[in-house]
Amino acid sequence: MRLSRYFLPVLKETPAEAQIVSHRLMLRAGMIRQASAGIYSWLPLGYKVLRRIEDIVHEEQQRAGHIPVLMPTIQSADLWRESGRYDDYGQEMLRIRDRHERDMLYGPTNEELITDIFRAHVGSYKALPLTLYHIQWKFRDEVRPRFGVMRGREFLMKDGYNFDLTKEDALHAYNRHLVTYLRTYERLGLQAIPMRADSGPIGGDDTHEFLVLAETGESEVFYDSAITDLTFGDRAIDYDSREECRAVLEEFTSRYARTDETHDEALFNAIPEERRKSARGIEVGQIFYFGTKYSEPMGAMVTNEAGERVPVHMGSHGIGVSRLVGAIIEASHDEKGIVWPESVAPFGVGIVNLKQGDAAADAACEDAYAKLAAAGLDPLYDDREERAGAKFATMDLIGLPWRLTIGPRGLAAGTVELTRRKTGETQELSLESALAKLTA
RNA sequence: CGGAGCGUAGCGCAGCCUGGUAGCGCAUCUGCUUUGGGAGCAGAGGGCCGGAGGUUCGAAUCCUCUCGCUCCGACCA
Repeated sequence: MRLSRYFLPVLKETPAEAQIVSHRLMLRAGMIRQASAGIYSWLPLGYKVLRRIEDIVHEEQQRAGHIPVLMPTIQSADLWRESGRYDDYGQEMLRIRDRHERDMLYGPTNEELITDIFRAHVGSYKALPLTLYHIQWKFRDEVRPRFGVMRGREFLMKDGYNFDLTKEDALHAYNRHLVTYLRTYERLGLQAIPMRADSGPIGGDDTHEFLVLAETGESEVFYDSAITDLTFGDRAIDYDSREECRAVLEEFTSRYARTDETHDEALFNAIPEERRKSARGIEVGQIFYFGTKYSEPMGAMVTNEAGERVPVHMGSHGIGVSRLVGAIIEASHDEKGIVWPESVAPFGVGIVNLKQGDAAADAACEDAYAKLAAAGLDPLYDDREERAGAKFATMDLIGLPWRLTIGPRGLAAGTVELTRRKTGETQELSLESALAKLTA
């Protein structure tokens, strides 16, 4: 993409309403624009990052055999009356009436809809296990939206639902989801710690929240510092293996890690003092096992091997996709701007032409641009008639992993500069070596 | 939902108290000079001062109502 033809409305000054760093940087980098309280338009740069996160979430879900679907945002109140949640959910649910005076709602979550789909089409235990998920916009009418996309009213969420014959099967699905989430967050460049949590209006016995440690987090968390040494890494795992999935769950949840909702002072104090940590965290996902809470009232039954009709065991699992954009920035930025992990960066490399209009610089930039694009690196070429300082400031702000700086002075000496955003480390080398390094 | 604020140009703000027909910086456009970390000079465009009523000869300014947004708290997958 040529910056001169892109739409990147960066701001020099910080809008007054933005309190936390991710919100400020998203506004300044031209990623979002507030439409109303807690509701945002995603501008090109923000949208690209959002889509890249979505892609990773999809890949990790499908790797585990989970099947993508897409359910609507607007739902009928009737299904929610069946589950009993229409009255329970309270004012956080946006209620709508259509022209025929039917009660509708903008979905805050999808247990009812997915259960309806399941019961309409599945009647035999032979179709199990089944996990369906989607990535769709949700609306929760928060009393007080704040912090930009971190706590919006409208937000993009991946929500998945597993259907299993027995509790044991459903618990395996729970463990399997925990593994997919660990992998997903690590690919996003985040350390997200699973913590025992409260189930809230979803209900159920077993639930873990995933929290990213950040000063601006909304939750207070308490944990054994040994847990931050754990990484899932690139290990191979058989998602169908109950033993392997349970081992991962045990590895990642055996040490103390809880939010203030479930914090237990006595257990916490049993940890050696030097490992006792309290911090703030951003909740980026949660997994639940809730058994037959929805399948029983809504009649999601299958016939088992013995010919009996039994309610299926279910769980649900969510990742706050739009919130993750903010969470990643909270976890990865500096005083100059955003520092994107390579996996979600909106462009792979930025090309800065120090002297637009200089024949040698223009030619070298065009050459680099064409080659990097051909190599699939999705370069952003700053070909604007701007001074070097302005171009550097823009690149630093939007946080691309690499910056290729090309100018007449360097070209005369046969070099260009390659700078790593994360460290600021710059090396001077020939254009050919720089391209080779980037495309390696 | 309790408390506190704020709505004036794309962004950041002044003007309001003490009414007289709107201003500054950044951004934008034009020209010239500049050109390796957010350039300088000169000029230009852009506003029904959130909305509706009211008071007044006259309202951004005073009064009433209303809408929107933000912050603190409570609440909250």
